[in-house]
Amino acid sequence: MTLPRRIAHLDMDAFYASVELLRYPQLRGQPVVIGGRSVDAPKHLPDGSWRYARLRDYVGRGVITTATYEARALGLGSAMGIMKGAKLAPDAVLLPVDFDAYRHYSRLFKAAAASIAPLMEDRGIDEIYLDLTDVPGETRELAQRIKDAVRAATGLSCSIGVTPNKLLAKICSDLDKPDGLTLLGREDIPTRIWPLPARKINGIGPKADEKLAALGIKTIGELAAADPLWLQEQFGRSYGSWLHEAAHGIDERPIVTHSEPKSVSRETTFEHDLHARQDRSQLSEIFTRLCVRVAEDLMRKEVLGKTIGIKLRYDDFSTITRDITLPEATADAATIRRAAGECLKRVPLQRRLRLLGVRVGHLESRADIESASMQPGEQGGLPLFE
DNA sequence: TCTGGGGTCCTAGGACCC
DNA sequence: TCTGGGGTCCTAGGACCC
Repeated sequence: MTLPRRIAHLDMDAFYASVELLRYPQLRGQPVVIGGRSVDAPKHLPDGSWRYARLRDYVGRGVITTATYEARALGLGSAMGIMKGAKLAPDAVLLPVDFDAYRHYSRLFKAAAASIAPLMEDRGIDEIYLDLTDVPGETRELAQRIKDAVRAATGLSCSIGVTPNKLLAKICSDLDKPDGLTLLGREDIPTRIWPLPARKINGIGPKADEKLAALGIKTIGELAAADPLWLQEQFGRSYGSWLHEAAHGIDERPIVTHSEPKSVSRETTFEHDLHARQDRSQLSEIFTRLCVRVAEDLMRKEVLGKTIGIKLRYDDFSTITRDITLPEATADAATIRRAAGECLKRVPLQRRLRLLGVRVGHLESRADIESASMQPGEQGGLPLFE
């Protein structure tokens, strides 16, 4: 009999907004949202006061990426259109997105956590899993030490859940936000997990949740009580059996400490819908720019890809993709542009477009390709003899 | 004038090969 | 005179996540 694992999920609290509040501490306690495009940064006026962009000033298609807890209390939340948010809270402060700053703080908090629990899985800019199983120390003290280390390194708070697996840890880190610390064992599942909405399970999204609701299942407990074979009939074998296991808190996935990128993409939503014929030159320029940016990303990541794809979103929000696989992997902007252009020929262009995207997949690392194409004995890099 | 941008994984059909 | 049976690759779409 092996001891249960101790898996932590650490989630930074209102991450982008909290980083901005480090810069503009005078905004603490106010409803603030981050998002939009071409939003003015706060201006320090000669009289010493500050001028901020407000939601009501915004014009365009931007969405809120993060809202402070004060803004959430007014109904604002991430992924909400800013124009819609402005109707709820016209006076809320709107700050522009600064990814470089968030990446900086992301590195800081991850390094702080990893200094205590080196078995870490990256889950994006503001989340990680940690395997605490073999880290010495009592669980609550350990989790508190990690929280303290994150705060010391960044000035930011986070919420942590520690449980026997990733699925439960992810649910638990959300139970006591912000600045939460939640421990939970298998024996707590009926009392603390089953009353929660099914949607709290990572992997049950809007569609599955809606279907479950239509089937009379709203909570994780109701899902746990459902007949697993019936779930498989409703949702398919794979997803159905996963739903059953998830509802019972079963999840054996390991912490994955390293992963290779699978695809790189760039896309843009236009300020106004564009038409393939009337706005041809503008579209062509945007298209080329996207290819160049993807190529730059590939170079920076030192990878090449052989599947080139495009993505179009029409004015009715319907989305289509086309892709083509080349005989050789590439990171060359012109090659990508040509292949993407071929894809574009296979797409209907009657409707107006609101989004255009370019993607490169089936990535291989440049080092692998170079060593594979080298002759035996060759060293790679600079030639040994000129 | 609702609805961003960057990802992963899964499914499913058809081509093609042995 | 129907239509085996894998296996893999390619393509398209969709759900989901941060």
